[in-house]
Amino acid sequence: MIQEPAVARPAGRPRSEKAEKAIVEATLDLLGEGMGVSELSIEAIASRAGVGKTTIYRRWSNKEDLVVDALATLKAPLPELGGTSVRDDLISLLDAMRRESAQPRSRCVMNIAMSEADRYPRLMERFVKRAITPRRQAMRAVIERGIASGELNPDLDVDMGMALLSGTMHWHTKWAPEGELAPDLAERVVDMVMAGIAPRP
Amino acid sequence: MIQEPAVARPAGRPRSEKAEKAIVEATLDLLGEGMGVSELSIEAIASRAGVGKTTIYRRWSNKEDLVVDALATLKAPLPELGGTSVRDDLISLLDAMRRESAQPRSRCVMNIAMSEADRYPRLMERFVKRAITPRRQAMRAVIERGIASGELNPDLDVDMGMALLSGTMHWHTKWAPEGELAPDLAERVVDMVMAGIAPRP
DNA sequence: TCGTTGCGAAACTTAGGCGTATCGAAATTA
DNA sequence: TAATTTCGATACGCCTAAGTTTCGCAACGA
Repeated sequence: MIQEPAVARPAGRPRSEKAEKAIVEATLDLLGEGMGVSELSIEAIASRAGVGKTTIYRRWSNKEDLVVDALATLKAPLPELGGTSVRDDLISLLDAMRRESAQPRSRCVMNIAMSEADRYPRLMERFVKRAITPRRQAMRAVIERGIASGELNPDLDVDMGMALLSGTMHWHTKWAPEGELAPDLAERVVDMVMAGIAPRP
Repeated sequence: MIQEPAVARPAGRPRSEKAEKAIVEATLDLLGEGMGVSELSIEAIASRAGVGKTTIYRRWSNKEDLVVDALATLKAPLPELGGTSVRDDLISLLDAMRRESAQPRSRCVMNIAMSEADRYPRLMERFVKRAITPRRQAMRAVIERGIASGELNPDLDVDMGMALLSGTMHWHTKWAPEGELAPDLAERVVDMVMAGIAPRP
């Protein structure tokens, strides 16, 4: 007796997984090279991936669907948090932002998310759910732990604290004067956000 | 004797200033409605402005030149700074950011500047010079005054302080949950940046 | 009045991308 | 082996927009 596969395979040549991956990779490559969603063309993707347009249209019905899937492919491996001190955990989170901003692919994807949200709401929604929300939750958890433990101000507005940390870090990734961010940037940001800019009496 | 005009006017019908303004206004309108630079079409601009394409091409040789000029048109009236306290001046600067972010036109222009910088470097360069640099200088001056007067930490890294203030404010304009920002947002940001999020002993 | 230039509208050429269809070859099941 | 499906390639019709040209009219100086 022959074991039936879990899903009966239809007759005919099976779809190539390799082609599928090549398509997604080509899409991310082109986006990572600074191409906006509207400049991105199916023909360019097919050419870059070395596949025919048919192979793309057989899987995705239009460009937006493809981009949505391609962005969803980007993994979001949050850094391991030591949990020893809130300061260390915040540094870990912010340093992950710094490292990601060094990769052109992540960089451009973030650009797209920030700028084309109005034009592609479905894309944005899915990207936020996949990439933004987990990071927000992690940071929120760390801050709340800090409040509970006394490492942070008990009256702290958590959302405002998150805005300070994320906003400052994002500001640097945007306006860094060409090239890499200082390796100790995350540490300096966290220390300054915690201490404030006013003199400590 | 007839007074010569400062610049000898060439023969023929003079160019219409009204048309020129209408073209720039139409460009800014369309950008303000969320249209990206690449979606923006000369035909749409001409139609919106009620002019022929010829009238546009007679003045600008391509789309990017037009957009550069249109963005340069946006005034940058920095707020008057009372100069009474550094805290008040910082609040004034950040509240100007908040008010500008409420105007769709400024909002979308900022979006473009943030996201399409790689694709249109000339545009970006001119926009930074016109709109970003003056604001940066103003904020830097206030912070340096605060350091000198003792209102801010004497060891403060000025650039880092600017990143905290601008980055946090920008973060709010980007991720505000739909609609307006709280009227007292600037005040709260300044106070929290000054005090820090760690408990004050 | 005449020559010159700008005006808006429209037609035109060129370029490129979309989404579909068709081809012969390849991969798979029955 | 026969039937079926996918493969990459290419051609097709359609559309949008760029940038140019032409047209008849308007506004100006001489």
